[in-house]
Amino acid sequence: MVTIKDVAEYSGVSVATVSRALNNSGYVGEKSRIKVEEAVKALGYYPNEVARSLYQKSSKMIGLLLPDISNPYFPLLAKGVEDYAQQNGYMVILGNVEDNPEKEDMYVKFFSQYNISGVLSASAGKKNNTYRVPFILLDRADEEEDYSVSTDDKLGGKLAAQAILKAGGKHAIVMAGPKNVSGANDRLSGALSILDNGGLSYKVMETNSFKVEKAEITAINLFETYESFDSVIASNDVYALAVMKEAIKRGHKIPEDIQIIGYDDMLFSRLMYPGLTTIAQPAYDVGYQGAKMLLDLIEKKTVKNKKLKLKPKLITRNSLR
Amino acid sequence: MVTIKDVAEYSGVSVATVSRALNNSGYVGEKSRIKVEEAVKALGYYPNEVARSLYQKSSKMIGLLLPDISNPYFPLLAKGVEDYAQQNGYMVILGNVEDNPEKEDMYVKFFSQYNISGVLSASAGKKNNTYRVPFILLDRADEEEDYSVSTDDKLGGKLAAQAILKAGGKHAIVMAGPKNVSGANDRLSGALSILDNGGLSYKVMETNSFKVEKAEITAINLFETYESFDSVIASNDVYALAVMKEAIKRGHKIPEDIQIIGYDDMLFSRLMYPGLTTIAQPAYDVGYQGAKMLLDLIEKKTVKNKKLKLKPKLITRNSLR
DNA sequence: ATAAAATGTGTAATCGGTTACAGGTTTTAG
DNA sequence: CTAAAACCTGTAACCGATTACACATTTTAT
Repeated sequence: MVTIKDVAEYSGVSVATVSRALNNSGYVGEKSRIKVEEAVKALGYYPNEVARSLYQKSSKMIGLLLPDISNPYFPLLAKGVEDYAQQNGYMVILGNVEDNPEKEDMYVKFFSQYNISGVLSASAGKKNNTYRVPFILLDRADEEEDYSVSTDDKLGGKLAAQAILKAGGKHAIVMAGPKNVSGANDRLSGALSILDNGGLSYKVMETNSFKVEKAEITAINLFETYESFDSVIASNDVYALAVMKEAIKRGHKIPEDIQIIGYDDMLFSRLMYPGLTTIAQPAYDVGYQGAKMLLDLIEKKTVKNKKLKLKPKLITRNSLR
Repeated sequence: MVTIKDVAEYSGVSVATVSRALNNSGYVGEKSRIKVEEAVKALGYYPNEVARSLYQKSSKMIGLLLPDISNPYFPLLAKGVEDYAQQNGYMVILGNVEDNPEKEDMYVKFFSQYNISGVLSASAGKKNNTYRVPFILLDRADEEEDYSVSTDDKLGGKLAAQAILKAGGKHAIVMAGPKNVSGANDRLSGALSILDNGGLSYKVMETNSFKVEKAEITAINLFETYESFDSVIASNDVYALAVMKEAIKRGHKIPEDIQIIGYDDMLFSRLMYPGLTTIAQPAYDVGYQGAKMLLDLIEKKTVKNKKLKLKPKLITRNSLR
């Protein structure tokens, strides 16, 4: 491993001068600068970030806490984070916390042990404050003082309900989604605010998870506990898909007998038949903008808008009449 | 931040003794050990890994290079990696390299700057040797001397072909997958080895990507360039899905008119209708076993079996006759 | 011409750990 | 009883960077 000391020796100056030359800090004479540049090139030197980090008490690493990577929404978000981070010389450390507060605590501790300089959290757990570092919530905007990037879920809920209404639904089932996820509540209240004035009857179905493993059971439950309905507003696309499958299996036609709208716009939503009409969440943008806000906080230490809300969008395909 | 020095002062011993007590290295008297433990508890001390890493020239971090997180196969693999790493006190750093050698080089350099102690790579790029650290290939086993964990793709190809044969296909289209991905070649040769003795005619369709963006165009291409076929062996489930959609759109019935078999077993493959018959890749296990092999290499510096091949499995659903 | 300001550079302290080494004490063995 | 072995502990060097500070030299201003 070639160190700054090697560069100093090769170029005949002190390590301090090398450091200054490399970081454009302090005064460095023209001759020295050139000798250092030559030495760097000749030796193939690049600085050890661990040493730098030890002194600076920060690093070019950010943490990303996700509730469940296998939920297809999150990889997209992660990609947004990764892209922005990578473009700006940061690395991202992945933490899959699975709604497990212990895992989350463990990661936050890990992060502090490695001088991670900021964290992005899409997990639903209580915000862990023990490690004081820029912290941004993704897809969640619980408290006043928090920085966050999220989707305007209330609007998303409205959009879904309006689409159902416009397509002439009579009896709708609205899946509530997990109550501990604020976005799910917003969607529900958004949807209900439209439905209440829409002249159709509806029932709210409680579901306590976004987990993909539960999708099929939930779909079966739906058909077994409710009888006559012609429209369903699903918690997300995975659940919508499960409902569609169960519906077709039971001999209902989509969208003629039952129309379904999803939420998320996963890649497979457009690849299935019939194509799923859904509310597109800007997953990639949430990640990208979140990373941007975080790096702004870390580097410039100031951000104009603490709470960024991105707009969801209705994607019309063929699962509505 | 509480440092080892604080612990030393609080407990009235030297930092060397504290370090020895914490790491169970060298001799430490019973009284000292107890005093140190008390101090650690009282002060809430935990060691700074950056400092440790600087001296040790290694860290408890591993890098994971992925070609495309938005391809649903990889999050599952990543989850396997993350689970094993996390259970063993390691963190994983994510690198989405997108078949871009420059990005890959950048990450490898990043990794070395942070004393990452090993890397797992599922990227198709040439193996980057510049940073000498345990390196494991996932889903790829190019050269003799490499460590790797992969799926027995040849077997997977055979399984797919056998299933098609058994279901009575007459004219099959086999998607080749990208030629630079060794697994894709293995699948193809496996499938062809069965098909060649199966008494059915087939054509190989060249496709140059696994990227999800290309799926729909590829499906359309398929129907426009080939005329009479009744079976397709798709590159993966995403492509299978795109083909199914296009088939249904064009009025073909599945599996009656056209039967399709996929590869991967993504979560949505079982949620669609008709359920997609496919070859399940042990994505999670590849990640999990890869992480295990890597940590074994890092810690014990020895691994019995350099090349681990996991078995794919036929998942029978309803897209074959 | 001279004081002040700006520039250039090296030495050494620092970040928070680990560990070689030296010196002292206790235990064990013969 | 005494030498050797085992045990305990602290001082200081080290890992590879950054930067405060001191000192010298050059430039600028008056």
